[in-house]
Amino acid sequence: MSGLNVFNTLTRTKEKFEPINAPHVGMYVCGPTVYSDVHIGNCRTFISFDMIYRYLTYLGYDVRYVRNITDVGHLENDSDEGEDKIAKKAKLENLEPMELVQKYTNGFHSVLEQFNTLKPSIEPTATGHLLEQIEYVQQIIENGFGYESNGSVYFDVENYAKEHNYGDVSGRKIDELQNNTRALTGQNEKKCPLDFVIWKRADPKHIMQWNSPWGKGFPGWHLECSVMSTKYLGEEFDIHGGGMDLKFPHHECELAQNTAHSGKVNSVKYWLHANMLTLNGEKMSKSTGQYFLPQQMFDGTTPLLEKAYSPMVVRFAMMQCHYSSTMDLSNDALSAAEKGLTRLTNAMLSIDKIAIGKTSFLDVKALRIQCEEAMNDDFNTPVLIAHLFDAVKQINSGIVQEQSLTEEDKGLLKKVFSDYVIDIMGIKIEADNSHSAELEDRLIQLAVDLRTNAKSNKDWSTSDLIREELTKLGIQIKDAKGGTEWSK
RNA sequence: GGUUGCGUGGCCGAGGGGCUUAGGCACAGGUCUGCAAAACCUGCUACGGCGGUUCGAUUCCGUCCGCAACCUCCA
Repeated sequence: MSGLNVFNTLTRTKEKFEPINAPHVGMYVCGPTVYSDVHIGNCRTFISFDMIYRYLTYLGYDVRYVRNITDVGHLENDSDEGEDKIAKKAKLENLEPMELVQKYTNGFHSVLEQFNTLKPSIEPTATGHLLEQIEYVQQIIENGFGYESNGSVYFDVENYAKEHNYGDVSGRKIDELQNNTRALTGQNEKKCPLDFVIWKRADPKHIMQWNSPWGKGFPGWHLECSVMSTKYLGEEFDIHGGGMDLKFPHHECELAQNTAHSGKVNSVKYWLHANMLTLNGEKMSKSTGQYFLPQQMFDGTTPLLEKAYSPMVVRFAMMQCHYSSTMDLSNDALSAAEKGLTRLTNAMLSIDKIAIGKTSFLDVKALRIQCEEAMNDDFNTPVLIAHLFDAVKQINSGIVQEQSLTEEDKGLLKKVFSDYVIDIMGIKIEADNSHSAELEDRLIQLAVDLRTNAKSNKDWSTSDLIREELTKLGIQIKDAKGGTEWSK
Protein backbone atom coordinates (compact mmCIF):
# COMPACT_ATOMS: atom_id res chain seq x y z
CA MET A 1 0.00 0.00 0.00
CA SER A 2 1.39 3.29 -0.99
CA GLY A 3 0.23 6.76 -1.73
CA LEU A 4 -1.86 9.13 0.28
CA ASN A 5 -5.30 8.12 1.45
CA VAL A 6 -7.71 10.65 2.93
CA PHE A 7 -10.98 10.30 4.77
CA ASN A 8 -13.62 11.93 2.62
CA THR A 9 -16.63 13.18 4.56
CA LEU A 10 -18.71 12.85 1.42
CA THR A 11 -18.27 9.09 1.17
CA ARG A 12 -17.34 8.42 4.81
CA THR A 13 -14.46 6.28 3.68
CA LYS A 14 -10.76 6.59 3.19
CA GLU A 15 -10.04 7.17 -0.46
CA LYS A 16 -6.89 7.20 -2.48
CA PHE A 17 -5.91 10.80 -3.03
CA GLU A 18 -5.77 11.54 -6.71
CA PRO A 19 -5.70 15.20 -7.65
CA ILE A 20 -7.81 16.33 -10.58
CA ASN A 21 -4.80 17.94 -12.25
CA ALA A 22 -1.68 16.54 -10.66
CA PRO A 23 0.78 17.85 -9.67
CA HIS A 24 -1.54 20.77 -8.97
CA VAL A 25 -3.76 20.59 -5.91
CA GLY A 26 -6.45 23.10 -5.04
CA MET A 27 -7.34 23.33 -1.38
CA TYR A 28 -9.93 25.65 0.12
CA VAL A 29 -10.27 26.03 3.87
CA CYS A 30 -12.99 28.08 5.52
CA GLY A 31 -11.29 30.86 7.42
CA PRO A 32 -12.57 32.87 10.34
CA THR A 33 -15.30 35.43 10.59
CA VAL A 34 -13.25 38.30 11.95
CA TYR A 35 -15.62 39.79 14.49
CA SER A 36 -13.61 38.88 17.61
CA ASP A 37 -10.36 37.29 18.74
CA VAL A 38 -9.62 33.79 17.50
CA HIS A 39 -9.69 31.27 20.30
CA ILE A 40 -7.58 28.18 20.72
CA GLY A 41 -10.31 25.96 19.26
CA ASN A 42 -10.32 27.94 16.01
CA CYS A 43 -6.58 27.54 15.88
CA ARG A 44 -6.77 23.77 15.92
CA THR A 45 -8.55 23.70 12.59
CA PHE A 46 -6.03 26.00 10.96
CA ILE A 47 -3.10 24.12 12.46
CA SER A 48 -4.56 20.83 11.22
CA PHE A 49 -4.90 22.11 7.69
CA ASP A 50 -1.49 23.72 7.90
CA MET A 51 -0.08 20.26 8.58
CA ILE A 52 -2.07 18.87 5.65
CA TYR A 53 -0.84 21.67 3.40
CA ARG A 54 2.72 21.01 4.51
CA TYR A 55 2.46 17.28 3.85
CA LEU A 56 0.95 17.72 0.41
CA THR A 57 3.77 20.09 -0.41
CA TYR A 58 6.28 17.59 0.96
CA LEU A 59 4.84 14.96 -1.35
CA GLY A 60 5.72 17.22 -4.22
CA TYR A 61 2.30 18.62 -5.04
CA ASP A 62 2.02 22.18 -6.18
CA VAL A 63 -0.69 23.30 -3.79
CA ARG A 64 -2.78 26.40 -4.15
CA TYR A 65 -4.11 26.95 -0.66
CA VAL A 66 -6.99 29.39 -0.40
CA ARG A 67 -8.28 30.43 3.00
CA ASN A 68 -10.82 33.19 3.18
CA ILE A 69 -11.53 35.96 5.62
CA THR A 70 -15.23 36.45 6.20
CA ASP A 71 -15.75 40.12 6.81
CA VAL A 72 -19.42 40.52 6.00
CA GLY A 73 -22.62 38.55 5.79
CA HIS A 74 -22.27 36.26 8.76
CA LEU A 75 -25.61 36.61 10.48
CA GLU A 76 -26.29 36.15 14.15
CA ASN A 77 -29.05 33.71 13.29
CA ASP A 78 -31.20 32.64 10.43
CA SER A 79 -34.25 34.69 11.12
CA ASP A 80 -35.02 37.97 9.46
CA GLU A 81 -34.03 39.81 12.60
CA GLY A 82 -30.56 38.32 12.38
CA GLU A 83 -27.91 40.97 12.47
CA ASP A 84 -24.62 40.81 10.65
CA LYS A 85 -21.94 39.80 13.15
CA ILE A 86 -19.43 42.32 11.90
CA ALA A 87 -21.92 45.17 11.88
CA LYS A 88 -23.14 44.34 15.35
CA LYS A 89 -19.66 44.15 16.84
CA ALA A 90 -18.57 47.31 15.05
CA LYS A 91 -21.40 49.17 16.73
CA LEU A 92 -20.50 47.61 20.05
CA GLU A 93 -16.83 48.55 19.80
CA ASN A 94 -17.62 51.87 18.17
CA LEU A 95 -15.47 51.13 15.16
CA GLU A 96 -15.89 51.43 11.44
CA PRO A 97 -16.69 47.89 10.25
CA MET A 98 -13.55 47.67 8.17
CA GLU A 99 -11.57 48.90 11.14
CA LEU A 100 -12.98 46.10 13.21
CA VAL A 101 -12.25 43.61 10.48
CA GLN A 102 -8.67 44.80 10.19
CA LYS A 103 -8.17 44.66 13.92
CA TYR A 104 -9.23 41.04 14.22
CA THR A 105 -7.60 40.00 10.98
CA ASN A 106 -4.32 41.32 12.35
CA GLY A 107 -4.89 39.42 15.58
CA PHE A 108 -5.69 36.26 13.67
CA HIS A 109 -2.50 36.50 11.64
CA SER A 110 -0.42 37.22 14.68
CA VAL A 111 -1.71 34.16 16.54
CA LEU A 112 -1.27 31.84 13.57
CA GLU A 113 2.25 33.14 13.09
CA GLN A 114 3.08 32.16 16.65
CA PHE A 115 1.78 28.70 15.86
CA ASN A 116 4.17 28.66 12.93
CA THR A 117 1.53 28.11 10.26
CA LEU A 118 2.40 28.84 6.67
CA LYS A 119 0.51 31.58 4.93
CA PRO A 120 -2.09 30.50 2.41
CA SER A 121 -1.44 31.15 -1.26
CA ILE A 122 -4.48 33.41 -1.45
CA GLU A 123 -6.44 34.91 1.42
CA PRO A 124 -9.45 36.56 -0.16
CA THR A 125 -12.08 38.59 1.65
CA ALA A 126 -15.82 38.57 1.14
CA THR A 127 -16.04 42.34 0.78
CA GLY A 128 -13.39 42.21 -1.90
CA HIS A 129 -15.61 39.98 -4.02
CA LEU A 130 -19.01 41.67 -4.00
CA LEU A 131 -19.32 41.94 -7.75
CA GLU A 132 -18.51 38.27 -8.15
CA GLN A 133 -21.02 37.41 -5.45
CA ILE A 134 -23.77 39.43 -7.09
CA GLU A 135 -23.06 37.77 -10.42
CA TYR A 136 -23.05 34.38 -8.73
CA VAL A 137 -26.48 35.04 -7.23
CA GLN A 138 -27.79 36.14 -10.61
CA GLN A 139 -26.56 32.91 -12.14
CA ILE A 140 -28.24 30.84 -9.42
CA ILE A 141 -31.53 32.68 -10.05
CA GLU A 142 -31.12 32.20 -13.79
CA ASN A 143 -30.58 28.49 -13.27
CA GLY A 144 -33.83 28.32 -11.33
CA PHE A 145 -32.49 27.72 -7.84
CA GLY A 146 -32.92 31.13 -6.33
CA TYR A 147 -35.76 33.59 -5.93
CA GLU A 148 -36.14 37.17 -4.81
CA SER A 149 -38.39 37.99 -1.94
CA ASN A 150 -38.80 41.47 -0.51
CA GLY A 151 -35.35 42.64 -1.54
CA SER A 152 -33.58 39.47 -0.40
CA VAL A 153 -32.64 36.45 -2.47
CA TYR A 154 -33.12 32.94 -1.14
CA PHE A 155 -31.77 29.62 -2.25
CA ASP A 156 -34.62 27.33 -3.27
CA VAL A 157 -33.72 24.11 -1.45
CA GLU A 158 -36.85 22.22 -2.45
CA ASN A 159 -36.37 22.96 -6.09
CA TYR A 160 -32.70 22.09 -5.85
CA ALA A 161 -33.48 18.79 -4.14
CA LYS A 162 -35.63 17.73 -7.06
CA GLU A 163 -32.55 17.51 -9.25
CA HIS A 164 -29.71 17.06 -6.82
CA ASN A 165 -28.93 15.61 -3.45
CA TYR A 166 -29.07 18.01 -0.56
CA GLY A 167 -27.45 16.69 2.60
CA ASP A 168 -24.50 14.72 1.27
CA VAL A 169 -21.82 16.55 3.22
CA SER A 170 -23.56 16.44 6.57
CA GLY A 171 -25.23 13.07 6.04
CA ARG A 172 -28.71 14.46 6.44
CA LYS A 173 -31.84 13.65 4.61
CA ILE A 174 -34.04 16.41 3.40
CA ASP A 175 -37.21 14.88 4.91
CA GLU A 176 -35.60 14.74 8.31
CA LEU A 177 -34.42 18.29 7.98
CA GLN A 178 -37.90 19.42 7.14
CA ASN A 179 -39.41 17.56 10.06
CA ASN A 180 -36.87 18.93 12.46
CA THR A 181 -36.86 22.51 11.40
CA ARG A 182 -37.77 24.72 14.26
CA ALA A 183 -40.41 27.33 13.76
CA LEU A 184 -38.50 30.55 13.65
CA THR A 185 -40.20 33.87 13.55
CA GLY A 186 -39.93 36.13 10.56
CA GLN A 187 -39.47 33.45 7.96
CA ASN A 188 -42.43 34.41 5.89
CA GLU A 189 -40.16 35.65 3.12
CA LYS A 190 -39.07 32.09 2.46
CA LYS A 191 -41.00 29.56 0.46
CA CYS A 192 -39.66 26.79 2.65
CA PRO A 193 -37.97 26.90 6.05
CA LEU A 194 -34.91 25.11 4.65
CA ASP A 195 -34.23 27.89 2.18
CA PHE A 196 -31.29 30.06 3.10
CA VAL A 197 -30.46 33.61 2.24
CA ILE A 198 -27.85 34.27 -0.43
CA TRP A 199 -28.40 38.02 -0.69
CA LYS A 200 -29.91 39.95 2.17
CA ARG A 201 -31.81 43.20 2.02
CA ALA A 202 -30.30 45.83 4.29
CA ASP A 203 -32.28 48.23 6.42
CA PRO A 204 -31.44 51.86 5.69
CA LYS A 205 -29.71 52.09 9.08
CA HIS A 206 -27.58 49.03 8.45
CA ILE A 207 -23.96 50.17 8.26
CA MET A 208 -22.76 47.63 5.71
CA GLN A 209 -24.63 47.61 2.43
CA TRP A 210 -24.03 47.63 -1.29
CA ASN A 211 -26.10 48.25 -4.39
CA SER A 212 -27.43 45.22 -6.18
CA PRO A 213 -30.10 44.34 -8.71
CA TRP A 214 -32.38 43.66 -5.72
CA GLY A 215 -31.71 46.95 -3.93
CA LYS A 216 -29.26 47.69 -1.18
CA GLY A 217 -28.05 44.71 0.70
CA PHE A 218 -25.20 42.40 1.56
CA PRO A 219 -24.20 38.82 0.70
CA GLY A 220 -25.27 35.75 2.65
CA TRP A 221 -22.80 33.89 4.78
CA HIS A 222 -22.37 30.75 2.69
CA LEU A 223 -22.01 32.60 -0.57
CA GLU A 224 -18.49 33.96 -0.30
CA CYS A 225 -16.89 30.54 0.04
CA SER A 226 -18.62 29.25 -3.08
CA VAL A 227 -17.70 32.35 -5.03
CA MET A 228 -14.09 32.56 -3.97
CA SER A 229 -13.34 28.87 -4.24
CA THR A 230 -14.79 28.90 -7.74
CA LYS A 231 -12.87 32.00 -8.70
CA TYR A 232 -9.47 30.82 -7.50
CA LEU A 233 -9.70 27.04 -7.75
CA GLY A 234 -12.25 26.50 -10.45
CA GLU A 235 -15.67 24.89 -10.60
CA GLU A 236 -14.13 21.57 -9.61
CA PHE A 237 -11.26 21.37 -7.17
CA ASP A 238 -9.56 18.84 -4.92
CA ILE A 239 -9.90 19.58 -1.23
CA HIS A 240 -12.34 21.55 0.83
CA GLY A 241 -11.59 21.76 4.53
CA GLY A 242 -13.00 23.30 7.63
CA GLY A 243 -14.16 22.57 11.13
CA MET A 244 -16.62 19.77 11.81
CA ASP A 245 -19.19 22.26 13.01
CA LEU A 246 -19.32 23.81 9.56
CA LYS A 247 -20.64 20.65 7.91
CA PHE A 248 -24.14 21.85 8.43
CA PRO A 249 -25.39 24.19 7.32
CA HIS A 250 -22.37 26.00 5.93
CA HIS A 251 -20.73 23.35 3.76
CA GLU A 252 -24.03 21.82 2.76
CA CYS A 253 -25.18 25.18 1.50
CA GLU A 254 -21.88 25.84 -0.16
CA LEU A 255 -22.03 22.61 -2.10
CA ALA A 256 -25.61 23.31 -3.16
CA GLN A 257 -24.63 26.78 -4.33
CA ASN A 258 -21.71 25.41 -6.31
CA THR A 259 -23.89 22.91 -8.09
CA ALA A 260 -26.74 25.34 -8.60
CA HIS A 261 -24.30 27.79 -10.13
CA SER A 262 -22.21 25.58 -12.39
CA GLY A 263 -24.39 22.54 -12.85
CA LYS A 264 -21.46 20.39 -11.82
CA VAL A 265 -22.20 17.87 -9.12
CA ASN A 266 -18.63 17.14 -8.07
CA SER A 267 -17.40 20.61 -7.29
CA VAL A 268 -15.31 19.30 -4.42
CA LYS A 269 -13.54 15.96 -4.69
CA TYR A 270 -12.52 15.50 -1.07
CA TRP A 271 -14.22 17.11 1.92
CA LEU A 272 -11.97 17.06 4.97
CA HIS A 273 -13.14 18.02 8.43
CA ALA A 274 -11.08 18.80 11.48
CA ASN A 275 -12.64 17.89 14.78
CA MET A 276 -13.41 20.05 17.74
CA LEU A 277 -11.23 20.96 20.64
CA THR A 278 -12.98 20.53 23.94
CA LEU A 279 -12.19 22.08 27.26
CA ASN A 280 -13.20 20.06 30.28
CA GLY A 281 -15.20 17.90 27.93
CA GLU A 282 -17.15 20.72 26.35
CA LYS A 283 -16.71 22.39 23.04
CA MET A 284 -14.88 25.66 23.06
CA SER A 285 -17.06 28.32 21.69
CA LYS A 286 -16.94 32.03 21.50
CA SER A 287 -20.67 32.28 21.85
CA THR A 288 -20.84 30.38 25.15
CA GLY A 289 -17.77 31.87 26.80
CA GLN A 290 -16.31 28.38 27.14
CA TYR A 291 -12.90 29.31 25.82
CA PHE A 292 -9.66 31.12 26.35
CA LEU A 293 -7.41 32.99 24.01
CA PRO A 294 -4.12 31.61 22.70
CA GLN A 295 -2.23 34.46 24.29
CA GLN A 296 -3.60 33.59 27.70
CA MET A 297 -2.19 30.15 27.21
CA PHE A 298 1.21 31.39 26.10
CA ASP A 299 1.58 33.67 29.09
CA GLY A 300 -0.20 31.46 31.60
CA THR A 301 -2.94 33.90 32.49
CA THR A 302 -5.93 31.64 32.05
CA PRO A 303 -7.23 30.19 35.31
CA LEU A 304 -8.03 27.00 33.41
CA LEU A 305 -4.37 25.99 33.17
CA GLU A 306 -1.70 25.71 35.83
CA LYS A 307 1.12 27.29 33.87
CA ALA A 308 2.11 28.84 30.58
CA TYR A 309 2.62 26.67 27.53
CA SER A 310 4.50 27.76 24.44
CA PRO A 311 2.84 27.72 21.02
CA MET A 312 5.05 24.85 19.93
CA VAL A 313 4.03 22.73 22.91
CA VAL A 314 0.39 23.36 22.09
CA ARG A 315 0.99 22.57 18.45
CA PHE A 316 2.80 19.36 19.36
CA ALA A 317 -0.01 18.36 21.71
CA MET A 318 -2.42 18.79 18.82
CA MET A 319 -0.22 16.67 16.58
CA GLN A 320 -0.36 13.87 19.15
CA CYS A 321 -4.06 13.60 18.40
CA HIS A 322 -5.54 12.76 15.02
CA TYR A 323 -7.07 15.80 13.35
CA SER A 324 -10.43 14.10 12.95
CA SER A 325 -10.77 13.09 16.61
CA THR A 326 -12.02 15.39 19.29
CA MET A 327 -9.27 16.54 21.57
CA ASP A 328 -9.72 17.52 25.15
CA LEU A 329 -7.33 20.19 26.24
CA SER A 330 -6.05 19.73 29.75
CA ASN A 331 -3.16 20.65 31.92
CA ASP A 332 -1.97 17.04 32.10
CA ALA A 333 -2.06 16.61 28.35
CA LEU A 334 -0.10 19.80 27.79
CA SER A 335 2.56 19.12 30.36
CA ALA A 336 2.99 15.60 28.97
CA ALA A 337 3.37 17.11 25.51
CA GLU A 338 5.89 19.62 26.82
CA LYS A 339 8.12 16.90 28.24
CA GLY A 340 7.69 14.70 25.22
CA LEU A 341 8.58 17.50 22.85
CA THR A 342 11.73 18.26 24.81
CA ARG A 343 12.72 14.62 24.62
CA LEU A 344 12.03 14.52 20.90
CA THR A 345 13.98 17.66 20.09
CA ASN A 346 16.89 16.75 22.36
CA ALA A 347 17.28 13.44 20.59
CA MET A 348 16.95 15.11 17.24
CA LEU A 349 19.72 17.57 18.06
CA SER A 350 21.94 14.82 19.43
CA ILE A 351 22.00 12.90 16.15
CA ASP A 352 25.17 14.88 15.47
CA LYS A 353 26.88 13.06 18.33
CA ILE A 354 26.48 9.68 16.69
CA ALA A 355 29.75 8.24 15.44
CA ILE A 356 30.18 7.40 11.80
CA GLY A 357 31.10 3.83 11.00
CA LYS A 358 30.74 1.09 8.46
CA THR A 359 27.49 -0.23 9.81
CA SER A 360 24.31 1.27 11.23
CA PHE A 361 22.58 0.29 14.45
CA LEU A 362 19.33 1.80 13.22
CA ASP A 363 17.33 0.98 10.10
CA VAL A 364 16.82 4.53 8.91
CA LYS A 365 15.19 3.59 5.64
CA ALA A 366 12.59 1.53 7.46
CA LEU A 367 11.93 4.46 9.77
CA ARG A 368 11.36 6.75 6.86
CA ILE A 369 8.93 4.31 5.31
CA GLN A 370 7.03 3.96 8.58
CA CYS A 371 6.75 7.72 8.87
CA GLU A 372 5.50 8.04 5.35
CA GLU A 373 2.98 5.26 5.77
CA ALA A 374 1.62 6.91 8.90
CA MET A 375 1.13 10.20 7.13
CA ASN A 376 -0.26 8.53 4.05
CA ASP A 377 -2.94 7.01 6.23
CA ASP A 378 -5.09 10.13 6.43
CA PHE A 379 -2.35 12.27 7.98
CA ASN A 380 -1.96 10.11 11.06
CA THR A 381 0.39 12.31 13.07
CA PRO A 382 -0.03 10.38 16.37
CA VAL A 383 1.31 7.24 14.71
CA LEU A 384 4.03 9.26 13.02
CA ILE A 385 5.07 10.58 16.43
CA ALA A 386 5.07 7.05 17.86
CA HIS A 387 7.52 5.97 15.16
CA LEU A 388 9.69 8.99 15.80
CA PHE A 389 9.77 8.20 19.52
CA ASP A 390 10.81 4.66 18.73
CA ALA A 391 13.72 6.18 16.86
CA VAL A 392 14.41 8.56 19.76
CA LYS A 393 14.83 5.63 22.07
CA GLN A 394 17.21 3.95 19.66
CA ILE A 395 19.18 7.14 19.07
CA ASN A 396 19.66 7.74 22.79
CA SER A 397 20.52 4.14 23.41
CA GLY A 398 22.92 4.10 20.47
CA ILE A 399 24.74 7.14 21.80
CA VAL A 400 25.09 5.60 25.26
CA GLN A 401 26.43 2.40 23.76
CA GLU A 402 28.66 4.31 21.33
CA GLN A 403 27.21 2.66 18.28
CA SER A 404 27.62 4.00 14.77
CA LEU A 405 25.73 4.95 11.65
CA THR A 406 27.04 5.03 8.14
CA GLU A 407 27.53 8.52 6.83
CA GLU A 408 24.63 8.07 4.46
CA ASP A 409 22.30 6.83 7.23
CA LYS A 410 23.28 9.62 9.57
CA GLY A 411 22.46 12.21 6.95
CA LEU A 412 19.22 10.47 6.16
CA LEU A 413 18.26 10.24 9.83
CA LYS A 414 18.75 13.96 10.25
CA LYS A 415 16.70 14.54 7.16
CA VAL A 416 13.86 12.31 8.33
CA PHE A 417 13.59 14.22 11.60
CA SER A 418 13.93 17.55 9.91
CA ASP A 419 11.33 16.65 7.28
CA TYR A 420 8.74 15.25 9.62
CA VAL A 421 9.21 17.32 12.75
CA ILE A 422 10.07 20.69 11.28
CA ASP A 423 8.68 20.74 7.76
CA ILE A 424 5.57 18.58 8.12
CA MET A 425 4.45 18.94 11.70
CA GLY A 426 5.63 22.51 11.66
CA ILE A 427 7.49 22.37 14.95
CA LYS A 428 9.88 25.25 15.20
CA ILE A 429 12.99 24.49 17.22
CA GLU A 430 14.52 27.58 18.65
CA ALA A 431 15.38 29.17 21.91
CA ASP A 432 12.51 30.90 23.58
CA ASN A 433 13.55 34.49 23.00
CA SER A 434 10.68 35.97 24.88
CA HIS A 435 12.32 35.20 28.19
CA SER A 436 15.91 35.78 27.20
CA ALA A 437 16.15 39.24 28.75
CA GLU A 438 14.85 37.92 32.03
CA LEU A 439 17.14 34.94 31.78
CA GLU A 440 20.13 37.20 31.21
CA ASP A 441 19.34 39.24 34.31
CA ARG A 442 19.02 36.11 36.36
CA LEU A 443 22.31 34.75 35.11
CA ILE A 444 24.07 37.99 35.99
CA GLN A 445 22.49 37.98 39.40
CA LEU A 446 23.66 34.40 39.83
CA ALA A 447 27.26 35.39 39.07
CA VAL A 448 26.97 38.32 41.47
CA ASP A 449 25.62 36.03 44.18
CA LEU A 450 28.49 33.62 43.63
CA ARG A 451 30.91 36.53 43.99
CA THR A 452 29.24 37.66 47.20
CA ASN A 453 29.57 34.12 48.49
CA ALA A 454 33.26 34.01 47.55
CA LYS A 455 33.83 37.39 49.22
CA SER A 456 32.31 36.22 52.45
CA ASN A 457 34.71 33.26 52.32
CA LYS A 458 37.57 35.72 51.66
CA ASP A 459 38.12 33.88 48.37
CA TRP A 460 39.38 37.05 46.72
CA SER A 461 40.77 35.42 43.59
CA THR A 462 37.36 34.00 42.69
CA SER A 463 35.52 37.21 43.48
CA ASP A 464 37.96 39.26 41.46
CA LEU A 465 37.74 36.83 38.56
CA ILE A 466 33.96 37.15 38.46
CA ARG A 467 34.16 40.94 38.61
CA GLU A 468 36.76 41.12 35.85
CA GLU A 469 34.87 38.79 33.54
CA LEU A 470 31.61 40.63 34.08
CA THR A 471 33.36 43.93 33.39
CA LYS A 472 34.64 42.51 30.12
CA LEU A 473 31.03 41.69 29.22
CA GLY A 474 30.01 45.26 29.98
CA ILE A 475 28.47 44.61 33.37
CA GLN A 476 29.47 47.10 36.06
CA ILE A 477 29.80 45.88 39.64
CA LYS A 478 29.40 48.29 42.52
CA ASP A 479 29.91 47.15 46.09
CA ALA A 480 27.55 49.40 47.96
CA LYS A 481 26.84 49.42 51.67
CA GLY A 482 23.60 47.49 51.38
CA GLY A 483 25.14 44.84 49.14
CA THR A 484 26.43 44.44 45.59
CA GLU A 485 24.66 46.27 42.81
CA TRP A 486 25.19 45.87 39.12
CA SER A 487 24.23 47.58 35.91
CA LYS A 488 24.48 46.83 32.23
C1' G B 1 -36.68 14.60 20.51
C1' G B 2 -33.87 13.55 15.56
C1' U B 3 -28.97 12.73 13.07
C1' U B 4 -23.80 11.51 13.50
C1' G B 5 -19.69 10.05 16.21
C1' C B 6 -17.16 8.48 20.55
C1' G B 7 -16.34 5.46 25.26
C1' U B 8 -8.87 2.06 25.39
C1' G B 9 -4.49 1.10 31.27
C1' G B 10 -3.27 6.68 36.77
C1' C B 11 -3.62 10.70 32.54
C1' C B 12 -3.30 11.90 27.11
C1' G B 13 -3.86 9.13 22.79
C1' A B 14 -3.31 5.46 18.22
C1' G B 15 -4.97 0.78 16.47
C1' G B 16 -8.75 -2.47 14.68
C1' G B 17 -11.24 -10.45 14.55
C1' G B 18 -6.04 -14.43 16.96
C1' C B 19 1.70 -11.04 18.55
C1' U B 20 0.74 -3.72 18.28
C1' U B 21 5.12 -4.95 24.53
C1' A B 22 1.46 1.43 19.69
C1' G B 23 3.61 6.00 21.52
C1' G B 24 3.94 10.05 25.16
C1' C B 25 3.38 11.49 30.32
C1' A B 26 3.11 9.62 35.31
C1' C B 27 4.63 5.73 38.74
C1' A B 28 8.12 1.71 40.90
C1' G B 29 12.96 -0.64 40.87
C1' G B 30 17.85 -0.49 38.80
C1' U B 31 22.49 1.42 35.84
C1' C B 32 25.30 5.87 35.56
C1' U B 33 26.62 10.01 38.72
C1' G B 34 30.21 13.52 44.54
C1' C B 35 24.67 15.01 44.62
C1' A B 36 20.98 16.03 41.12
C1' A B 37 19.26 16.25 36.08
C1' A B 38 19.44 13.88 31.42
C1' A B 39 20.03 9.18 29.24
C1' C B 40 19.65 3.87 29.42
C1' C B 41 17.52 -0.95 31.39
C1' U B 42 13.39 -3.49 33.83
C1' G B 43 8.46 -3.51 35.59
C1' C B 44 3.25 -1.87 35.61
C1' U B 45 -1.88 -1.69 33.96
C1' A B 46 -6.72 -1.49 28.99
C1' C B 47 -10.17 -1.97 25.66
C1' G B 48 -18.12 1.23 29.27
C1' G B 49 -22.28 -2.85 30.84
C1' C B 50 -25.11 -7.02 28.91
C1' G B 51 -26.17 -10.26 24.99
C1' G B 52 -25.10 -12.29 19.90
C1' U B 53 -22.06 -13.91 15.39
C1' U B 54 -17.34 -16.69 15.39
C1' C B 55 -13.02 -22.01 16.74
C1' G B 56 -11.70 -17.02 18.76
C1' A B 57 -13.79 -10.21 19.79
C1' U B 58 -11.14 -4.81 22.68
C1' U B 59 -11.98 -4.96 17.21
C1' C B 60 -18.16 -7.12 13.78
C1' C B 61 -23.77 -7.00 15.14
C1' G B 62 -27.74 -5.78 18.72
C1' U B 63 -29.00 -3.42 23.09
C1' C B 64 -28.35 -0.47 27.45
C1' C B 65 -25.59 3.32 29.98
C1' G B 66 -22.42 7.62 29.62
C1' C B 67 -20.23 11.68 26.68
C1' A B 68 -19.78 14.98 22.53
C1' A B 69 -21.03 17.46 17.96
C1' C B 70 -24.83 18.95 14.63
C1' C B 71 -30.20 19.96 14.04
C1' U B 72 -29.87 27.70 15.69
C1' C B 73 -24.27 31.68 15.06
C1' C B 74 -19.63 28.88 15.80
C1' A B 75 -13.15 26.21 13.37
